[in-house]
Amino acid sequence: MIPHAGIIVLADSLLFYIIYFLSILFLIKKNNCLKKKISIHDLARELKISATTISFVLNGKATEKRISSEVETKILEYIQKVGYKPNLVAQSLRTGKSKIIAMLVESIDDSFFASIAKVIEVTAYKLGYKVFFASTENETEKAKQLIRLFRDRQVDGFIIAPPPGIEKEITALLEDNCPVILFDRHLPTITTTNVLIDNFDGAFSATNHLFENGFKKIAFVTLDSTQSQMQARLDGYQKAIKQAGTVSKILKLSYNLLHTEISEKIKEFLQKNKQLDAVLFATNYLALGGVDAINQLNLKVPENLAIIAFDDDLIFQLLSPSVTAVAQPVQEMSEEVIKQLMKSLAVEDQSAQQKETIILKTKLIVRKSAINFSSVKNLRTAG
Amino acid sequence: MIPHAGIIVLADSLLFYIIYFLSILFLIKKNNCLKKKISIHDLARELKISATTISFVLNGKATEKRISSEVETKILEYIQKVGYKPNLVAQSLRTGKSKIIAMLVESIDDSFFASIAKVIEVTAYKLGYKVFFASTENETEKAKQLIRLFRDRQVDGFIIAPPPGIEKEITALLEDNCPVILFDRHLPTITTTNVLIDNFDGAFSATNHLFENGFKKIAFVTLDSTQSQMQARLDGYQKAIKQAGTVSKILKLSYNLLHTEISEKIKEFLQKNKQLDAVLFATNYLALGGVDAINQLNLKVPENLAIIAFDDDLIFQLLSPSVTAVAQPVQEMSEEVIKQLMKSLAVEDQSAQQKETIILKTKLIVRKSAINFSSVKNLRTAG
DNA sequence: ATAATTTGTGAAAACGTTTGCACAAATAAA
DNA sequence: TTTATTTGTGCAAACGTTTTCACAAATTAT
Repeated sequence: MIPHAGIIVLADSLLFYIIYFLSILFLIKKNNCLKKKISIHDLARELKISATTISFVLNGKATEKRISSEVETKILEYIQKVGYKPNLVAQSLRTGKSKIIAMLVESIDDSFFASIAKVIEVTAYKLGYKVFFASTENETEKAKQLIRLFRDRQVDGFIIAPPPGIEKEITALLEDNCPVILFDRHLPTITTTNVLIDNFDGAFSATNHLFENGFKKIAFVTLDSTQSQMQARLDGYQKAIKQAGTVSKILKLSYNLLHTEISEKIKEFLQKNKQLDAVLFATNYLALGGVDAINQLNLKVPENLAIIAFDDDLIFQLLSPSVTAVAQPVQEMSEEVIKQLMKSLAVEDQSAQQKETIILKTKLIVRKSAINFSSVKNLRTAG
Repeated sequence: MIPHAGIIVLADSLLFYIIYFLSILFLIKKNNCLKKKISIHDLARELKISATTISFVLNGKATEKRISSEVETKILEYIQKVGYKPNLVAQSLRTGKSKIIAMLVESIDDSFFASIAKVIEVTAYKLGYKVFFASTENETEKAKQLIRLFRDRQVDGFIIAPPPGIEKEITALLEDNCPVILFDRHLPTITTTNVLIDNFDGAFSATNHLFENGFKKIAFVTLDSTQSQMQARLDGYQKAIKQAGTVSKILKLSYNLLHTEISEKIKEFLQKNKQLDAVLFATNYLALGGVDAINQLNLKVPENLAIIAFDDDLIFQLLSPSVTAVAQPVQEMSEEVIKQLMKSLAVEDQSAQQKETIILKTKLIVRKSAINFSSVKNLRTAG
């Protein structure tokens, strides 16, 4: 009896181990987000039709490949029934296309970029694309890494608001025949499709608006940046100043300041320059820093100081007084970007495609912060 | 001479066509974002070492698989030299893992979600993951579609701020052994890891803060929503009201209103209820609508009406007067979410892993909009 | 000396598609 | 009737990995 029992125990525990081992294997296999999904070969087996034919039908090549309509409908109905969806990763591997586009912006936090991103996302989705977003923080190194990363992920194309110094990487992308659309900023040495706004005119008009409303001593608060869009805004301001025959006053802040640092610098600037009666801010967050500074100095807007911001934001409407802003045509811009990208994606050879530069006009949203008070006077110099 | 020339011409044009055809083929092959990258087999050929061995070394299994250290260093050096990077798509196909995690939030525009997203993105990146973001707009149908979409993309896990009615899809994910971390909201019927804040306590404390500052008639403006976090905020408010022995006044707004519609409704509400001397807003954008309404009614904050917002935002600091807000611990929350997700990803069997519910405390950021003025009086009832 | 084990490596299958090519059957042309 | 063409379909290779299994050589045990 005893050896007998021993054998049974052995057999038992062996069975146990086998089951245990198999279940481990099973779990490992299942440890992704898919239940065992049907493949095109499963369909082939069920329908007794080759995977090739099914693939043709799925890719709309039924007529081109002269698949009979009976077979076609049979396939389509079955697919409908079982809810088959092709494995995108396998598709990607085979075709080299990922149906993913990468979008690099300065910061996805920023309302301007967030709005653009949203429009692009929904449009791209309708066209069968997903969009990967990432923030460069305007740092060259980070942008390089991101381009590298997305390339490894086999994205089909790029939408980039380029930080400075990224020319080489973008040229490399174009040479590898990878579509790139630049927007918001211009890189003079790169020839690819560009979607821009007329920054010069935006700043020029805004400055003139201040003159027309009786303000005389207009400062410009901007970033210490050589980027084209910042340069153009500065040029627009200076053109207007020159035309009015008055004198410019410019504060350049370095790039990566925190909100509190920005407002601190602007506060100092305003205290040192009490002759000013208006300020044009080169970006929305500089304007927000300015508002903070103005509040701290207990200045009245626009009686003591008028302000205009570049890039509109919901907050400008809510502040009291509300803030006049140079609005970028977000919707139009987004549509243009995606349109251009799709055009590039459809084309075999990027170098053969002709590159466009699209320049859109800004719109001045007039609010109280820069409005015409008949009795404009600068109470600060008086005080 | 003439037939001779003809043959030459024929040969010429034939060659031309062959070259043309080949170049077309070449371009089609190149029409993704990769120049012809080296594969593991290319390495194998160059090094005269099998792809298997190289793969082992690459995946850190050198010792486990007892690869000799000479071979290992030889491989590593060569890889370094030529800058080889494995094809992630192929890896994904073979392993079923994508190193992508999906994050579904209400709206990526919203500053609360945007901040969380940012922290999660950088943390995930350090851990070798990319994050796909998408906005549900709190619509069940859209969320379902997105889950479906991401599943097709073989994401490894989900981070979701769940809209109502999404229980079934989430259960399905969990059953398929796909890690899901819920945050911001709670779904009572789902047992998975949850990262939440103490909404009840946040609203309770905020309301009490108003009482302590001498305000007596406190209203609550919220969404007409059954979602747990909204319910908890309401409960917190009512508990405080009850405890103070006063009476509650609640405005419930429907979900998808525009900013202007929100402020319009609040304006009506305030006009109908002139006895109120304070309002607690259940979300940041409701508070912004409220600020707009208050501006339009020319009310003084906090003299006529004190306000507190749920969810802090830079704008609350900039508005004048600045707005007191219940701040969510964004950093802490994000870290907890990603920590929990990584824990889940590391585990074979999701159903075996024990699920935690983490509840974090809010912090009341006291600003001017709800501050204690000794001479508090409600000028509106007087007027 | 033979057998068993360890050590280090490679061959080949698999993941799920797409696509070049082959090919049989049906039709048209000779 | 034979040959060429069209029509409809399927085989098998390829995309670039990972991983199971096999196996030869070196070492150790018998």
